[in-house]
Amino acid sequence: MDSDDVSPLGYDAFRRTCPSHTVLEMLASKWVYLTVCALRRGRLRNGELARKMEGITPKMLTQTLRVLERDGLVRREVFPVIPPRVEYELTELGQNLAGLLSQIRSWAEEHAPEIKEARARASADHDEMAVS
Amino acid sequence: MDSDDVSPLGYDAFRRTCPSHTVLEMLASKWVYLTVCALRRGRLRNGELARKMEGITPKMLTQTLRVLERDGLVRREVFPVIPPRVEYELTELGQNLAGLLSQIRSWAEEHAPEIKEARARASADHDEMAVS
DNA sequence: ATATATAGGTACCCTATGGATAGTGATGAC
DNA sequence: GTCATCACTATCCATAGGGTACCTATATAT
Repeated sequence: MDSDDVSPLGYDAFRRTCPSHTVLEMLASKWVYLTVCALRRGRLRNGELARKMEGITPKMLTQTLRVLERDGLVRREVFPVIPPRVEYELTELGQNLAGLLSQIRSWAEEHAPEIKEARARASADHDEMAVS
Repeated sequence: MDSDDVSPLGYDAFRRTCPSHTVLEMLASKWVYLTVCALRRGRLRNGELARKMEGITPKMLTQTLRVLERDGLVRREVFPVIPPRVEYELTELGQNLAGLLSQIRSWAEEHAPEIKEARARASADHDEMAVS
C-alpha cells in the first residue's frame, strides 16, 4: 500500500542519477542519524552535541553539521561573543525527518539483542566450518 | 512520547559500546537500505537484485547480502543446480525493518526537490563568498 | 607574567571502505 | 567453437572516514 514502485512524482531511489538517490546516500551515515536524533528535543551547542555523541571527533561533528545545514535540515546560529557560541537546531524539514530516524534508532535499540544473537550464531557457524 | 532518552532495556545508540550502536552502523549504508526495500515484496535472485539496484557492483551486492544474512535480516537459499540458482528473502525481522526503511526511502523521494534546492542555494552562497 | 581552560573550529595524515575491472566453473544456445 | 548465463571471487585503486594536533581570543588561576 505504498512506495514499492516509483513515487508519484517520478522519483526513484533505485536509479543512480535520481536526486532521491543522493538524499539516501546523505542519510546513510550513523552520525547523521545520531545528530538529527540529538537535536530532536531542541537546539544544542557544538560542545553539547560532542558530549552527547560518544566517540565523535570534532572533525566528524563539524562535517556532519555542515552537510545537514547545506541540505536544509539544520539551522546554524552564531553569536558573535567571546568565547564563541554557536547553536544548532532542526529546521521544519529536519523535524520531519527526525521522527523517522528516531524510529530507526528505537528499532535498533529494541532489536539489538536479537541481532547480537544472530551474529553470534553466524560466527559459531563460521568456526564450525574452520574445524571440519 | 518515545525514545529521546535511553530505551527501557538500557540500550542507548549514543553510546559507542552499546550493541544498538553497531546495529545503527550496519544500517547506515545506502545499499542496505535499497536491498531491504527491494526484497520487501518477496524473494529475489542475485541477478534480479543486481538489475534492480542501478550501479551496484557484484562485490557490493554480495557483501551487503552477507551482512544482512549474518544479522538475521535476510535468508539465503541455494539450489544445487547448474547454472547456480540462489534466492534471497527477508526474515520476519527483516520484514519488520523493511517497513521503516521504506518510509525513509519515500521520505527521500518526496523531499528530494526541496533538498536539491537547498543544495543549490548553499553552493550559490558559496560562490558569492568566492566573488566578494 | 605565564599557564590553563573554554569554545568552535581547521589542517594534516593515515587507514579502511567503497567501487571498478577482470576472472572462475559448468552448462546451453547459436 | 565461442558466446552468454549465473553467482560469485580476487585484485587493484581512489576516496572517505577517522585520529591527532593546532588555531583564535578571552577569562581565570597561579
